[in-house]
Amino acid sequence: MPWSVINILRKNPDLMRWNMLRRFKDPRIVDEFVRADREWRRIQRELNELRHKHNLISSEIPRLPQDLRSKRIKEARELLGIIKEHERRLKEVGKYRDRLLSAMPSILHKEVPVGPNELFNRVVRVWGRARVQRRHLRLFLSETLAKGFRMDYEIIDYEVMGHADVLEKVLKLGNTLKAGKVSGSRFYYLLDDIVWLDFALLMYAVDYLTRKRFRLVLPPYMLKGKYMAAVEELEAFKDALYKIEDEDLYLIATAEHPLAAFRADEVIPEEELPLLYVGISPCFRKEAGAASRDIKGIFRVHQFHKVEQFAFTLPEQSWEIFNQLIKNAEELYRGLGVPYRVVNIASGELNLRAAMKYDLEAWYPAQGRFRELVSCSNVLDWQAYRLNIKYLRRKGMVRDYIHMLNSTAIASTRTITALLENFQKPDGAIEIPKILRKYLELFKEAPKDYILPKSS
RNA sequence: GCCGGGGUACCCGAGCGGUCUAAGGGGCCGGCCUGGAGAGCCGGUGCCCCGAUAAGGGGCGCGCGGGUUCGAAUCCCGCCCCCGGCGCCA
Repeated sequence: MPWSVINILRKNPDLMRWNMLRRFKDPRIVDEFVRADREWRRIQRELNELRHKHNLISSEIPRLPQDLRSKRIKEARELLGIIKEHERRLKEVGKYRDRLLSAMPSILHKEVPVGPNELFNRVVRVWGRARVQRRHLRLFLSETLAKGFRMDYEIIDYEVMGHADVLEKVLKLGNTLKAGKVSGSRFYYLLDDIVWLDFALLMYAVDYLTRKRFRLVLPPYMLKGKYMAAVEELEAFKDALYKIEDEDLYLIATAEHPLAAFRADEVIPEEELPLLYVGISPCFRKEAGAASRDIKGIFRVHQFHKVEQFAFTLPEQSWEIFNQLIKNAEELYRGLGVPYRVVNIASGELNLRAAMKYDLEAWYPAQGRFRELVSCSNVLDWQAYRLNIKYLRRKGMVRDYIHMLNSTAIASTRTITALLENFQKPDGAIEIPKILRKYLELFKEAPKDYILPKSS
């Protein structure tokens, strides 16, 4: 079976047109594709017929007596000219067809809220007790109660400092100025206790997921262009990815990239599915589209560490695994005690790959906002088609594209910013979540209960 | 990075310009046989196009991409990867 999206485009283009409209994308690309695909198949058919003729003549030649050969060779040579021309056109039309095809999105899940922007995101659930500054109370309620969820909160009467100021001015354990000088904006030096905290968070996530039978993977941090193009959307290349100069290599923006490519060109027997992986890697992002947003601190940076969940599943399993991945992420933040809500991302905000995406957003007491810590997506067979990954159903020897899913477990710097605001004491000290204790106790110099303000 | 050897289908493995329609073996799927299984026998086992999601037909596929030729797994060029040696390096 071809890719499910090709099937739909050929047999039920109206479904894809409707899907485009729901995603606030131009549906005319569907008609454009249908036309190109028809043309491509017509040329393909003619080419096959010509090649068939040519094959017949070629195979006849060695059995012919010398004197008759030159006539047939001449015929074959003439046919070759026509074949070359058809091949050229097939390639040309095929390229156009493929370009249109690669811009086709996954079919949205029926529960995705339809809307052009994040205002249409739907809250799925809330957890924890948020610390809300009095001046943020209305904002907080509009983001919870007004969206149908009663989230526990307490009013606090002292000023909570923003994560960037706590890090650099109170704890004095981060230096983005110096990093800016030597590397540019959105880079950072982290020091001492914050580095231990970074390690501990990663260990915590890896420990939790490997206990759940996810296989631990340390993947390559660079991928060839061909594989990047298979796992990521085109726009991501210019907006998000760093490229190695003079080489066909891209720095990964998440472990999802190499994890997806891990099983490229394989046929995986159904009894091995689902395959669950937990990858740990640095992530490199240009953040070219972000302009001057979140320019302070380590919230949005060019480089950070992340533990990532990744799954290959049978098509009928993928939604069950989707729920499992987001639940795992939630467990991790419940363990830390970070209050959050889970939101179902609106259709207009979704990338092409995802059929549905849930974000986990933590409450930030200083900013008075919920902010994304985790993103969990089911991309169905979108990546599998490009990476050529299939499952094999023994019964009937059926091969078809596998489903692939990804979800953050913990992104270190982002999570640290959430801890800096949520566990900040009036004096600026940061209380370390109890659950991280065992990952800090391994190290004599690591902090155990609090990270304290530096006086000097 | 340099020199040498290599990459054939799910696995092993032959072929090194024209009956290659890629031999042969193993695995897997289906059928026959059986009370059931095994053994045995027969067929199938990648991608694309036509066709009705059929029967059937055709094209492509020997690491990837080009080229030479009427004809390429086989000859030539570029790239990727693996093995051995040298260099460099944590």
